[in-house]
Amino acid sequence: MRLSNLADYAVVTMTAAARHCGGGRVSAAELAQEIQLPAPTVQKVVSKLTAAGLLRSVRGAKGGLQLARPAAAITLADIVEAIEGPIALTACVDSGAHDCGLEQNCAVRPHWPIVNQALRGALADIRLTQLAQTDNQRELA
Amino acid sequence: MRLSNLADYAVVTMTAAARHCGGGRVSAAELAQEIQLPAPTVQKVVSKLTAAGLLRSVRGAKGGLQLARPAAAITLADIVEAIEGPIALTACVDSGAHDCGLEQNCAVRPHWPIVNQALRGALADIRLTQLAQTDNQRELA
DNA sequence: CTAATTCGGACTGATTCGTTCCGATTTGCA
DNA sequence: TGCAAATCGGAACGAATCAGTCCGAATTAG
Repeated sequence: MRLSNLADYAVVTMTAAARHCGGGRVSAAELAQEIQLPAPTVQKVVSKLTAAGLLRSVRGAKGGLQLARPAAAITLADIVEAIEGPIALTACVDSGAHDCGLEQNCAVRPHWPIVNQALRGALADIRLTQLAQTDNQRELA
Repeated sequence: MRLSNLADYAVVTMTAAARHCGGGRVSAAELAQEIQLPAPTVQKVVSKLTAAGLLRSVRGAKGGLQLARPAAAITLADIVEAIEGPIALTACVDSGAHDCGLEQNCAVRPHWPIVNQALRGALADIRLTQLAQTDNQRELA
C-alpha cells in the first residue's frame, strides 16, 4: 500500500520542472541539485518521464528538459502511471489478468474496480499547477 | 501502486471465514482448500489476522478460527491495515517520517494527506457483509 | 570538423515479499 | 490422570522487484 520512492521523486521533479517552465530548457543535474536528490536517480526518473511523453528532452550542448504539455493538463495520476504503470491495486482489475487462479470464483473481484476508480479519481483531481501554487505560498510565508 | 498479494489473499480468506460464521470454528486448512490457495500461505495470513484482532483462534483438537467481530464491523481498510500496516502512500504521511531529506522544503507534501484520506475512505466504505452478499448473488445466478 | 554536454539504456547490490517448514501449545478421549 | 491428535505460532529459505550507479550513444554549439 506504499507508493514507490521513484514515483514520489517523479512528482517532486515535475514540480521543480514546472517552476522552470518559462526559463526554457533545464538540465537534469540542475534539477537534482535543486531538490536535493542524487543526480543519477533523477536521471532515471526523467528518462521514464520522457518515455511516457510528459517531458520533452533536447540532447546536445545547451540541451535540457521542458514540459511536453501545459502544467494544467498534467495530473498526479499521469505521473504515477508513467513510473509504476497502470493504476491497479490487484491483478484482477488489470486487463486480461488470468494469473489469480480464482477468477470467476472470487467473491471480492467485483468490488475492486470501485476502489480503484476512487483512488485514480483522487489522483486525477490534483493537477501540477496546484503543486506549484502551494510552493509559492510556502515561499511567501 | 499495487496491493500486495498477501493482503489480497487476506480479503478472500476473511470472506470465506464470514461464510462459515454460523458453523462455529473452521480450520485454516479447510479454508485453504475452499479458496484454492496453498495451505501454508493461508496459515501465515490468518496468523497476521489474529495478531491484528480480526480473527479469534482456538488451538487444540476441534480448534479453528472464527470472526472476532461482527462482519458488519469489519471493513476492507481494517484487513489491509492488518497485513500491510498503516495506509500511507508516502513516508511523509506516516507519523514522524524524518527520512525523506526534503521535509519542510517539499512542495507536494501538503497534498498527500488528501489523497491518502480519499483512498482510506474508499476502503472503509466496503464492509465484509457486502462481500459475502455479492458471493451469494453469484451463487444464485 | 572538433569538442563539450546531454540523454538513454544496461549493470550491480539491497530490501522486501512470498513461500515453506518445523516446533510449542492446547484440547478431547481412553 | 495420561496419551495422543490436531491446531496455531514463529522462524528460515528462496525469489522477485526496487533503488541506486555507471558508462556509452547521440546531438548541437562553436
